[in-house]
Amino acid sequence: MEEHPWRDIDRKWQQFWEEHGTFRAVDRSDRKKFYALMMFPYPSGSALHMGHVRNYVIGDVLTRLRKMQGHNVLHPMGWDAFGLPAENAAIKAGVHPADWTRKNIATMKRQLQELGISYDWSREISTCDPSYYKWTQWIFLKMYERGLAYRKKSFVNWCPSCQTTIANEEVHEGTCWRCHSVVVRRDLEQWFLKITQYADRLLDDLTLLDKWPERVRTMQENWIGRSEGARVVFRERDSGAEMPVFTTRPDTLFGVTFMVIAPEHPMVGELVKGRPEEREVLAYVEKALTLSEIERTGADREKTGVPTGRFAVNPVNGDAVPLFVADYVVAEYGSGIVMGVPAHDDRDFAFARKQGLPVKVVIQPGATRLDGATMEAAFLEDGVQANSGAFDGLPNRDGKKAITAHLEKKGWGGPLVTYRLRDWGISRQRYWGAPIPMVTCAACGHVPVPEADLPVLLPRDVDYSPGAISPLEKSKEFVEVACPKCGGPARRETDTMGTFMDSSWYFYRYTSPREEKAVFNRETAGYWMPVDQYIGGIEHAVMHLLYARFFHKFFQDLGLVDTPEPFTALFTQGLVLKGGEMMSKSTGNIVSADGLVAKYGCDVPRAYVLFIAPPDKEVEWQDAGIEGIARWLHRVGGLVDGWAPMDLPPSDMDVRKYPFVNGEVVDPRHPHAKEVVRMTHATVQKVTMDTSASFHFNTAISSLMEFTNVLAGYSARREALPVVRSYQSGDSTPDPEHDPRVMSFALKRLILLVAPFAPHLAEEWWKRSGEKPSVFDASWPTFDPAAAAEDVVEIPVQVNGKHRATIRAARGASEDALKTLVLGDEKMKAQMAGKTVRRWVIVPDRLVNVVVG
RNA sequence: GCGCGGGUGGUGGAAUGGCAGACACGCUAGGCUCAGGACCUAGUGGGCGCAAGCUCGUGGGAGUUCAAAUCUCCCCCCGCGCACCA
Repeated sequence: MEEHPWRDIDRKWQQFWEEHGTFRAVDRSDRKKFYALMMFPYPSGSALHMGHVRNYVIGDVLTRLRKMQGHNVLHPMGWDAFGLPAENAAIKAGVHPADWTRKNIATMKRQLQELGISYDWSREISTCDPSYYKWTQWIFLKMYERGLAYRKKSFVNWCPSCQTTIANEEVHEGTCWRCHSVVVRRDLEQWFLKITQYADRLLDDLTLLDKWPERVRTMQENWIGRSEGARVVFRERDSGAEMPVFTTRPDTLFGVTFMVIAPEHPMVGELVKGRPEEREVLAYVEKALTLSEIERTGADREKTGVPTGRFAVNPVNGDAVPLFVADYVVAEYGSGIVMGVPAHDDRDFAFARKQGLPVKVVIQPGATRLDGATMEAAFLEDGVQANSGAFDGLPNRDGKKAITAHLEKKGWGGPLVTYRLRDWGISRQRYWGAPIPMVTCAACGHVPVPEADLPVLLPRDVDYSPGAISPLEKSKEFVEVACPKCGGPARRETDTMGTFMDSSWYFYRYTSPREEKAVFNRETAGYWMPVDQYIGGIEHAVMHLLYARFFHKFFQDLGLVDTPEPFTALFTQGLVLKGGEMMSKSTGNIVSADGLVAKYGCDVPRAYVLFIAPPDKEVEWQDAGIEGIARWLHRVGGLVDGWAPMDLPPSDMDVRKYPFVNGEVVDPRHPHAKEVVRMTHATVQKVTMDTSASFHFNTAISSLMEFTNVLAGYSARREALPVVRSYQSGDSTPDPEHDPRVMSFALKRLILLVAPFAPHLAEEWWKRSGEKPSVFDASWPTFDPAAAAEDVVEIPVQVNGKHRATIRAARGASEDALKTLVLGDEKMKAQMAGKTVRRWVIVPDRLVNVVVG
């Protein structure tokens, strides 16, 4: 395909910006800082599609806008370069993951540069670079030092396709978030980070994030899942073993008719050992363990379970109730043991009916009396305590407090807060990641690698095919090491860290990307952080965004940062769909950027993707509308060329009030010139509002189109009428309808307003208009709201709420004046003939409604 | 099941209590042109009408209001998230 001539303009200015360091951020400046951050991509090497373009262009618009508004902007880019796709591609194509990744980074960088995105490339970072992951390892060591990194054997999520364990946050509806395979459970020893220790802070500080979408905050809140309740210690009847439970309903404690323990619970084996129930229980446990997350969870699923033959004693009333093993109890939540109160819990009710267990009502509603034998559903609402010993008659909300207090007093339990959030499993049994900097010594146990020995380099020559053991395990040179503590023979940890470790702190590294002595430079980080505007996909609502907040709070505890939160404002952009599906390389349904860029130049597809819909909304791609943007930009180009060079007057001349003097119209003969000036102010106002106060880029572009149409109309007059451009010829009383000062004023502002959306063209037009590049060093235009307002307004007139006429009135006309105008209007005379006016509703400058009877 | 977001012309969308459909695509007619998928002008929600105009109209139904796409209630549909967490 032949290239559009504008491609030369694209390249010319891309080169100019690079050579002049136009978008290079300065670490110290008198100007206000603005940190604009895009979630950095995984360098997959696929061609950029319009979905990508949309993401990166949002940040680009913001960067250019803020720069023009006088900010010192940091807009960096880097690569989330560790991870499975590299390894899988490498295995498939026989290329080393490092080489594959490096090549993809080069490709993607070139594509981003060809799009003219305003990154400060001098700060580029890559998480697979040893100079970066050295510090990821350092963070791990600091966490270990503070007891936040620990090893634990437990049932973890295993993705059979990725051949590794994954974190809870990476399991979406029972499947792996990356490959969508059904996740299974495996009993493994793994490294965990104690994110739960930060649960309250992560929850409480969500209230500080008022510039985040409510949706994301809610998702995090639900994920953390704080719930207040009580701990109640039951005892096994025969052995006296403690069986603590967590409940949010201590008020129903007297209604316990059975107990349930999770199949994975460590006590299970002990409880049934040598008993007649042993065989059946162990068979049940085994079966439960083979079930995937997806098979096991789901509220609709029928409750199964088997009796253990054991009994638990309720501390408050001495009742001994049967203990069951059932897979609806989650081992990792609470104590893994649940008290069964069928009368007041849906799940317990279903289980009790299935097992033929008694239902004991302990909360009675006011009017009717429930009967446990006949009730058809659990009673979940508030009521009055019954069958609850000394607590009978209390409203259950008070009962809750009273019973909890009673438990505490007796030493049988007390108040307890529990979280749904679990600790973060970070071990991955794969090659392409940062090695966990730990050593295991037969004598000393787990020993951290000394800071001075970092980074623990990922060896290059390793058989990285996945299998039963971690790839690094196969590298003798890597594994065998002297114990840092005793010097004896020891083994390195062979699991690598999940890539969310890498991405939890990259935004800090941008603030001092070449810092060698520390994880980041405190001073520059203090200047740039927190991120002023973070932009990325909603899919990270509870993965990356939660982890990054956790790391930030950890940095706060290390005294490295002062602020509580890393991202002041968050914007989640919508997907660009094709055929109702997300654009993706694997399914081949993509609209690649290259073709459109070659056909139109890069500003046209860039502006189009902003024009097509508000940026937070999902949008179905369609080629059709792009012509409209191309036409518009060509029209602007035509206007600029038609009036360039606009050397009179100088751009800084205050023509704001022209053609007004003291706010009055000097010469009523030139309504068009006046309208152009008014429209200029109005457009500056509209575009400023739509881009600075919100992300309404689509309506900003619309108003720029309208402005262009008005200017084209004004410009056409010059051609249509036989007039000399008198001002230029030295005439001191220029014909206001053809005054080049008016066009100069309007067009230069149009170019400035267009600049964030069509940066290459705007830069070219700025120069042609006689100004000095870069247009991004020029100031964003200001406006005067008074000059933007029309002085004659059209006011719709309604009769009983229906639009019947329109009157023209001076802006700010009084209610009486409007009344007079309405009564004098021919249409309204006809409408009101023979009717009685019951009421006037007058909204000055907006509307008149005459209520008649 | 629970939570959130959404449903407006042939299409993308605009309007968040005050003229529904800005802006753009597409389409129709005319102009210009050797020609054009280029450019210019006009028109373009449905129905009735030569027209002026009338009337209906923002998923469906009810309500509040002088006035509702917008607020309230009920229902339907689509998308996303969470889902046995005691």
